[in-house]
Amino acid sequence: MKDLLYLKDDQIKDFIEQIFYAYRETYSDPRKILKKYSFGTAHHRAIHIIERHKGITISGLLNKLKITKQSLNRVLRDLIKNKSVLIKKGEIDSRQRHIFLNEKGQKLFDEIFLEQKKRIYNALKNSDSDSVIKFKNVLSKIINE
Amino acid sequence: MKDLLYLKDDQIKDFIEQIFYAYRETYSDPRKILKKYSFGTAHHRAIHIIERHKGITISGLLNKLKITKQSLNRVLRDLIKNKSVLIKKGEIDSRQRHIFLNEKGQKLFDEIFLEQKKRIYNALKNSDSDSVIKFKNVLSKIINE
DNA sequence: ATAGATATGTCAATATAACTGACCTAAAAT
DNA sequence: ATTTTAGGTCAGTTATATTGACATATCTAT
Repeated sequence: MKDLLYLKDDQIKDFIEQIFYAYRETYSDPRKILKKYSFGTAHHRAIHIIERHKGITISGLLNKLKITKQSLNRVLRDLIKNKSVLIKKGEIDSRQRHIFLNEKGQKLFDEIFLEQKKRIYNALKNSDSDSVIKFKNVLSKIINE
Repeated sequence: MKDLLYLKDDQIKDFIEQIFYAYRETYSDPRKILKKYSFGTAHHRAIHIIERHKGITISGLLNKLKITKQSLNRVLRDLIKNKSVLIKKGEIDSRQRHIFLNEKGQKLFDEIFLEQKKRIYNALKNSDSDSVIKFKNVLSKIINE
């Protein structure tokens, strides 16, 4: 096994610390907006995934969020009550529920994203495309394992 | 402003989602170990930062964790009671407290890190050094903004 | 047709980790 | 001598997650 600098423990420890900061900062930026609607980060994460995976089922969303259905239930109840989220029965399998943002939810997402985007945009705009591609690749490898 | 593919909204949304997964997975790996000692992720984050910044002060730690001192207090109390963490009065400024891991704390950190390391190590070992450097650079830019 | 598996919903209690606000001491800085 | 800084602590609350139990509707397989 190679003894490369970038595989040294200290480097890995730095990454673990940096990943924490990156997550925290990225998700704390839009908190003020969420608060206006009495939502928290749990709602934000759900909205984000629903926007990126339109029509996702309950179990699909649970698999991505990795929380219990009881936890998700609270979040979805709030979002439905607020009329940001719409649930449709599955046509093929009517046990399933497909989750969508409706107009209000999409507007909320857009508002959140506009705020959250800045940090990532600013980081990427000063990086060359190769850096962005490689950032994405390493990130993917961390997730997939 | 350039209209580059990697600056498109969908790409940025993907990154926001990926950063969430990367953080969650990285910090959930060592949960079983933490549980053995009745600690949670809050303790883990504190231990990690103390190990990387030996002798950090209370306010230094607060600035990194970005939590209130009341929250930190609970965590530190647990770690001190467990004899994983040692507090020393500042020699220059005796109002300050310098925080260290003692032997037990270092062993605990090592055990946690051994588990947590795997994911990052596996991601990096199949990446070339250029990818790792660029990953680090983009991550830094996201944090510093 | 019926039995079992699957997808979802919900009640209740508890745990974890954060928050706000108020107030305190000791020591440094002015 | 006064103000500011670093830190400690009490009390109450909020946000988000957990475990466990149980219910219903629908699909799948025999």
